[in-house]
Amino acid sequence: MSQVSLTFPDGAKRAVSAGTTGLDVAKSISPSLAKRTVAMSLDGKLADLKAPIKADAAIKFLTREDQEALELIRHDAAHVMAQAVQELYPGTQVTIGPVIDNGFYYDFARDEPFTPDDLPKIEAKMREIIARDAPFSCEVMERKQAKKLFKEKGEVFKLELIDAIPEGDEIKIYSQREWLDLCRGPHMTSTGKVGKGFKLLKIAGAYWRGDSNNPMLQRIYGTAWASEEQLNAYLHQLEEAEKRDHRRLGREMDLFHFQEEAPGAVFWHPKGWALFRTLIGYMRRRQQAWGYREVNSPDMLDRGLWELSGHWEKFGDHMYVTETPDERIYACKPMNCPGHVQLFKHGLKSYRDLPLKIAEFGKVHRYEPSGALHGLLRVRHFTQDDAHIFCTEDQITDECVRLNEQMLAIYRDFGFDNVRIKFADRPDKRVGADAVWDKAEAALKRAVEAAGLTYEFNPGEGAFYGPKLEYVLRDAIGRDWQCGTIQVDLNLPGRLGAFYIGPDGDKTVPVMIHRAMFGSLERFTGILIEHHAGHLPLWLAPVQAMVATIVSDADSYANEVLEALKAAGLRAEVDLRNEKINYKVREHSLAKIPVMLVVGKREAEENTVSVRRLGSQEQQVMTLDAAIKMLTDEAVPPDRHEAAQTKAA
RNA sequence: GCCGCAAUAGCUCAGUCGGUAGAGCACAUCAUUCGUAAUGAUGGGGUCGGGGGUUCGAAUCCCUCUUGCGGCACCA
Repeated sequence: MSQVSLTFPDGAKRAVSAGTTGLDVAKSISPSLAKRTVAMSLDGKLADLKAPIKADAAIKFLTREDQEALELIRHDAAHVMAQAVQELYPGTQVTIGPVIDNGFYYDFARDEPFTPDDLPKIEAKMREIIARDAPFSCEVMERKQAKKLFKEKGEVFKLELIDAIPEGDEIKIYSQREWLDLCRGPHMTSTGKVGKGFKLLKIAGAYWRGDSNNPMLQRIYGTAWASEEQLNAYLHQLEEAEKRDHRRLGREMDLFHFQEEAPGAVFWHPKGWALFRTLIGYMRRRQQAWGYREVNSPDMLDRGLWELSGHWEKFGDHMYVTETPDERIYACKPMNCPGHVQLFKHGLKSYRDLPLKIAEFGKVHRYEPSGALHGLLRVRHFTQDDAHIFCTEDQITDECVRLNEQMLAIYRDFGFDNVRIKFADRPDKRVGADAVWDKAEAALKRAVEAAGLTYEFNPGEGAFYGPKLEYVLRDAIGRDWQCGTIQVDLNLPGRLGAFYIGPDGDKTVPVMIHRAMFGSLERFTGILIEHHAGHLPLWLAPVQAMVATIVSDADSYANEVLEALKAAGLRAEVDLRNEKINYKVREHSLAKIPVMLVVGKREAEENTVSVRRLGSQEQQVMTLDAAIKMLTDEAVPPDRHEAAQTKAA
């Protein structure tokens, strides 16, 4: 029999005959190792401990405490849950049950809906199955036999899954004693290894195979960890995440609200709008420095223009359309591009005008599906920091490289250092010839490569008129948010009849680069709130300082302090209410105001303020002048800061 | 849009079996002038999301619409 060579993590090598199982190898080393081991990895790939080893490999035995075993714990938990559901609710069909971040889910087909009350029952049954400690075993089956098996069980979804397995691939059935499932594996040695660190979290609907034309299944989500401590830590983390939910903070900080009459539309309160305006002001200065000219285009345009651009056909159902006495049909702009093309077309343009950059804080209107709405993160009426660069094909690379640098610089200014980039190419539904797409994709790819970026590929996710780069920000608690995009468009300018006069006197269709950095300002505001958990840096905070009195004798001094702060350009308010200082501190802390300047008799006499920072109990008494200097320095927006440094140098 | 859940005072929530609505905070008034996360008293505040139905009687049961929440699908 042929031999295979195994390399252990410590570098030791050992030859065993081909077909030996991991379990045999572990046993031959020590029975206690065999007992502890729940699975193995071969060349970094997880495998069943009882799987025969067929080739040379680096082998590692895994205990359930190993980081790599976590996905096995979760996958096994999914199987245990499926068995529990089928034991409790006969007639329920199983479909798929994969591992996801922090847990697992399983999709079931059952006429009667699961209710939240069912979750504890299912959990109890899972604990029972785990206590049975049934060994997992794997059997490779003939396709016919496997289909017969599931057909007899009435599992029609599984039949479809078997049909989807490519010819030549093994069809594996895993069983945990009486219960079995079609599964790629691997699994741990027995159900007991799942342990106690799991919990079922929620019930949700999900389409079979992720397609909305298919029937809807019932999905049960769970989380699973190696220990109960880890589970509790995760549940605690979920609670903490809930505390930074921008919808909750928006109320607590008095930033905005929503109401029934305007679903998906924001009512910005003065403080929220101050934050919004700070973002616009910042971006406006940046764009000016980068050579954009700011414009404003109509909110409603004749339907014909949207037909010409292709938006009507693709997104007509998601557009707000008017009814007017003149019987023409206008649509609220769902994007700014066609308007910007009109601006480009107005007056003859020369190749000498290129690249021509126009920017707009344009409010767009999209009838998003009702189920998609989510606080500020997904609304129907939002403001884009939209800009279009009209240029020649030769200029695409340079422009995109520059845009990329600007994009990353902006995210850094807001505290996002972890930014990933995705390259999205042609979607199925699109306009334009393939040759044009080839050119656009190649140009954008050249730009990414020229910028030296690492990026992921996001196939088929481009816009209907061109490929795009998507910028994904990772926030303070590890969640990802897609914000900016750069899109290379060789289609719309031609469709909308834009041209410039080239050096040879010919009319030439320009390239249009679409770009947004915040993306949606509403959404970006929401992300900022969550990223900072409401503790916004001073330059962004809507109210930067609250002057609070201890006694009414300090009122007039407090007003002087307020005026001095305002004169220095700080956003400040004063709290003269007849309340205890404890009460005021508590209230303004809950409202996440970054700085409190507390004044009593002593401060009034000495011309000082007692500075208290949000989240700290320390008090720093300093002269009013020193406090103003400190705060104004700190409140300088990053771009101004940069400008001041450049000037000094 | 689809599946499920929910909607009671500005906020957070209680309300049993169907018998006519309650708390804390907030707000107003009064007292209190206080040194860094809730001072006390008094008072006002409700079409129980909208509409329809069952019933002698509906916050409560049924239907329907709206909005929100958790997912799925969608995202120019």
